[in-house]
Amino acid sequence: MSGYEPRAIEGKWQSVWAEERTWEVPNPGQPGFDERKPKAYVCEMLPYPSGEPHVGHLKCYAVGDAIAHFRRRQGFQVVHPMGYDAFGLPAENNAIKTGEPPRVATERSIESFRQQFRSWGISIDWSRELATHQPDYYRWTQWIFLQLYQRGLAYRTEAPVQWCPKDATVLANEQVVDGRCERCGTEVIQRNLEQWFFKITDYADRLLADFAALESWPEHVITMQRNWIGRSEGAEVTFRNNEVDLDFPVFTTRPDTLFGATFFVLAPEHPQLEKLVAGTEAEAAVREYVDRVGRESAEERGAEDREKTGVPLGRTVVNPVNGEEIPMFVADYVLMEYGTGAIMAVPGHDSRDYDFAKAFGLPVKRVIEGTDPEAPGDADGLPFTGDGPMVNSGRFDGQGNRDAYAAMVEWLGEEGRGKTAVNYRLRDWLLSRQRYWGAPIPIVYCDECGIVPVPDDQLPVELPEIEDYAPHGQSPLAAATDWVRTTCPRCGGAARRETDTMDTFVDSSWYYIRYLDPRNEGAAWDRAAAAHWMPVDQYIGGVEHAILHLMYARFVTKALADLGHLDVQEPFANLFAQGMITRDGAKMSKSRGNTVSPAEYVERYGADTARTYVCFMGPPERGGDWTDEGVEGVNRFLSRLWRLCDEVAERTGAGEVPTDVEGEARALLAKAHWAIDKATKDFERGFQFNTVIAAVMELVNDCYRLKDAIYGDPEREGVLRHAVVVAAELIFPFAPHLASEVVERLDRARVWERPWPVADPVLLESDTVTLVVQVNGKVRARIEAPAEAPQEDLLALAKANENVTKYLDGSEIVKEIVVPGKLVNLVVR
RNA sequence: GCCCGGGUGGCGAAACUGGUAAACGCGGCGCCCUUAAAAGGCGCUACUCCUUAUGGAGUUCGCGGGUUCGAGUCCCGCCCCGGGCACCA
Repeated sequence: MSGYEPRAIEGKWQSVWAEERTWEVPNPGQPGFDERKPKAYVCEMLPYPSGEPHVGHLKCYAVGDAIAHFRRRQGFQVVHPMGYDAFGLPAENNAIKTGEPPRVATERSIESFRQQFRSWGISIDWSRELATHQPDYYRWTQWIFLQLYQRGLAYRTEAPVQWCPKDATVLANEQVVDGRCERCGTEVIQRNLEQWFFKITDYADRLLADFAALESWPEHVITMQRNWIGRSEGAEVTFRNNEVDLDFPVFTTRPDTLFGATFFVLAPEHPQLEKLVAGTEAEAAVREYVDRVGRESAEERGAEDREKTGVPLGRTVVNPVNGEEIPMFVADYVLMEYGTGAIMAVPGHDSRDYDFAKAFGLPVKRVIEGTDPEAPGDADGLPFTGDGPMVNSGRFDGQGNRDAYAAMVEWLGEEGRGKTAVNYRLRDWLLSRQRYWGAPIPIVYCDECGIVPVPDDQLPVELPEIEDYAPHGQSPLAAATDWVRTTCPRCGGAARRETDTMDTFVDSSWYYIRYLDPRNEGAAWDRAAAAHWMPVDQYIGGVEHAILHLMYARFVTKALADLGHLDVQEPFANLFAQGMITRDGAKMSKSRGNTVSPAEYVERYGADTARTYVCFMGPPERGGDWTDEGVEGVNRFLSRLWRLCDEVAERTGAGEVPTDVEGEARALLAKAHWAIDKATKDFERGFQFNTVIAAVMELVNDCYRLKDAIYGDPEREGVLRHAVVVAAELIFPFAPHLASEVVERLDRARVWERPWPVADPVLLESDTVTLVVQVNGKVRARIEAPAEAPQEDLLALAKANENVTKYLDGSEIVKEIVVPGKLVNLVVR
C-alpha cells in the first residue's frame, strides 16, 4: 500500500508522452497519417506569454484537453497544437522601464508557459509549436498583409484616430472602452494621422450572413458581433443648400418621417462646415464651438444625459420631399464617424432631435399619429417613435408609416433625391501601431514610386535590435536609421521603410492555419494540409475575445479564401467560451492580492487535481469561485480512486469480466455502465464536465460501498476490477496521469490507446423501477414495480398501497394517468 | 434605454423531450479505526412540524398570475444580479 503521490505518477507519464511523441499527428501524405480516421481540430486561443500562466489558462487548456482526449478515443485523428501570441505592449512597456529587450522577457515567459503546460500534462502536438514574434512566423504575417494590400484590402489614409497619450500609439475603435485606452485606462484623444487600415467593412454583410454557416457558437457571442457590426437599413436622402450650392446627403432609418424634418445638423468635424460659414456672421461662433468640441474627450462627448449643445449656421437646406427650407446647425450629438456626418432632424419622432429642438426653441412637427405615454412632457405625446398612420405628409397622409416608408423611398428614387441605403457601425480595422514590438509593416516609401510593397522574396522585413524603446510620438523604429534607410524595390533609388508595426490582432488572426504546416519555409501553409484540417472543429477561449479576435480571424479567413489560399469561409465551426474564475467573488488581480498560481496547486496536489477541479467547479461556460476546500475535495476523490486501485490490484487477479453475476456485483456492473452512458452523453451534449466527473464519483463511491461484499469470489472480483478500470477510463480526459497509471496496473494497457468505453444496453436496463404514486399530483408513495409490468398492474399496485388508500377512501377516482416506468397519478374528487 | 445570460439547501451545483426537486462536491453533525492526533472508513444533513423509532404531514426552485392530471422546466406580467451595446440618425 502506498498513498497517492501525484508527482511521481505525473512525471512518469509525461516522460512517456514526450519520448514517444504520443500526441504528434502527421499531415496527409506524411508517414503515420491514418486515412481511415476522421479528423478533429481542437484548438484553444493561444496565450499571450507574460509572466506565468494563470487559472484562466489552466481552465482553458483543461477544458480543451478533455475534448481532445475524448475525441481521440472516439476514433478521431486529433490535431491539438500550441503557440504563443508573443508580440505586444506589455513586454515593450517592460522594456521601456527596465531596458530589457522585449524579446528576452518574452522568450523567458514562453519558456515558463511551455514548462507549465508540460507539467499539466496537456496533450499537445509540440512539433507544431509556434510563436508569433519569430521571423519565420511573422514573415507570413507580412505576406498576408501584402496579399490583402494587393487585393485592395489594405490601404493607407489620413484619418482622425484614437490616440492614447500614455502608450503613444493609435488604438483601434475596438480597443477604446468608454473613451479610455483598453490597456492602460488613459483617456483617449483624437488626432489626425496617416494610418494603415484593413477593409473589414467590405466584409460586413458576409460576416453577418455566415453566422448561419457556423455549427455551434454561443448565441451571445453572435449577438455581440452582430451589434458590433451594427447593420441598419434605411435610406440616403439628399438635402440641398442653395446658398453655397452644396448637396448634403444624410442617412436615415426613418424616411417615413421626412415631412417632419424641421432642422438639419452637421457634425463638428463635417468637411463642408468651413465652406458654409466662411465670411459669415456665424463663422466665429461656429469655429469656437468646433474647437471646444475638439478638445473634449470621447468620453465627455458620449456622456449620458449630456445637454444638447450646438450653434446655428445661418444657412438652410431644402427638404426634398416638400421644398421647405429648414435651418442648419452644427452640434456634437451628430457623429462624423457614422453615416454621412449630417442628419435631418425630426424632433416629433426622435427623442434626441426633440431634446435639441426644445433647447433651441425649434418647431416640433407631428407626421405620425400616435402617442408615447412616456414621452418627456410634451402635451401632444411627442416625441413618438411608434407606428401609426401618416399625417402632415402630403400624398402619404393616411397610409401606415411602414407602408409610407417604402413608398417614400421609391418616390425619392424616381426624383433622384434618395435611395435605399445600408449603414454599419463597423469601422475599418486600423492596424498600424507606432510601437516597436510587433511585426513590421512590409512597405517602403520611395520619392519616385510612392508606396511600394516589399516583394515576397525579400520577406521577412526583420525587426531590428534597438536601444531606446520609448516612443516619441512615432515608432521607436524611426530611430533605427540604418534600418529605415533602404532602396526602393521598384526603381532601386533611395527609400525609407514604414516604421509602424502591426496590431497584434493581425498576428493572432491566422495562427490556427500556420499550426497545420508550421515549418513550411516556402509558403505560409500547404493548401492541401489546410484543406484537410480546417476548419477548427472546436475552438476554446475566453469571452473577452468575443468581438475583436474572433471577428478579425473570421475576416482574414474570408479574405484568404477569396485570394484562393483557403477552402473555408469560416475558421471556427464550434466555439466554446469559458467563464471566468474568480476568488472571493472578485476578479483575480495582483492589486487585490487574490490571485491563484496554478503552479502552486500543481506542486501541492498534482496537475490531475488542478485540472479536474476546474472542470468540476460548475458548467465551464459559467464562471466559478475558486476555493481551496473544493480543490481538496477533488484531491480526496482522486486519492480515493488511487487507493481503490491499490487495494484491488493487491486483492484481486486479472481475469475476464463476467456479465451474468448477481447481487452486489451485478449492481456494481450496472453502475459502471450507467456511468459510461452518463459520461458519454454529457460529453456529447456539450461541455457538462461537472456532471461527468460527478458520475465517476458515484461509481467510485459504489465501489467502496460494495467491495467488501465482493472480495473472495474471483468472478465478482473481476467485476470490481472492471468497475475501477471504467472509473479510470472515464476520468482520463481530466486526470490523464492517474488514469494511465490505474489502467496500466489493473489492465496492463494504455488507456489513451483504447477506444472510449461503450455502455452495454442490457446492463442499463433494470428489472424493477421505482414507481411514484401521486394522488392529485402529490407524491403519496414510492413502490418498486417490475419494469415490464403492464399499466393495469401498475394501477393495481398503486391502489393497493396503504398510504395511497388513505387518500382514496371516500373519494371518486375521476382520472388515472400512468407513465410507464415513472409514475401513476390518481385524480380524485 | 436596447440586446444577451442568470436567480434552486449554509455554499458550488444537479434535474435528458413537463413526470421522484436538491445527484455529486464543499461545509456541518454523529459513529468506527487509533494510546492520541492526522489521514482514512461509514452514516445523517432543504426547511418546519407530528412521532420513542419505523414512518407521516406541510412548505420550498426570485415575486405574482396562467396553461396542465402534473410546472424549476411552457405562456403572460414584474423584481434583482452579471455581461454587452449605447447621442449609431
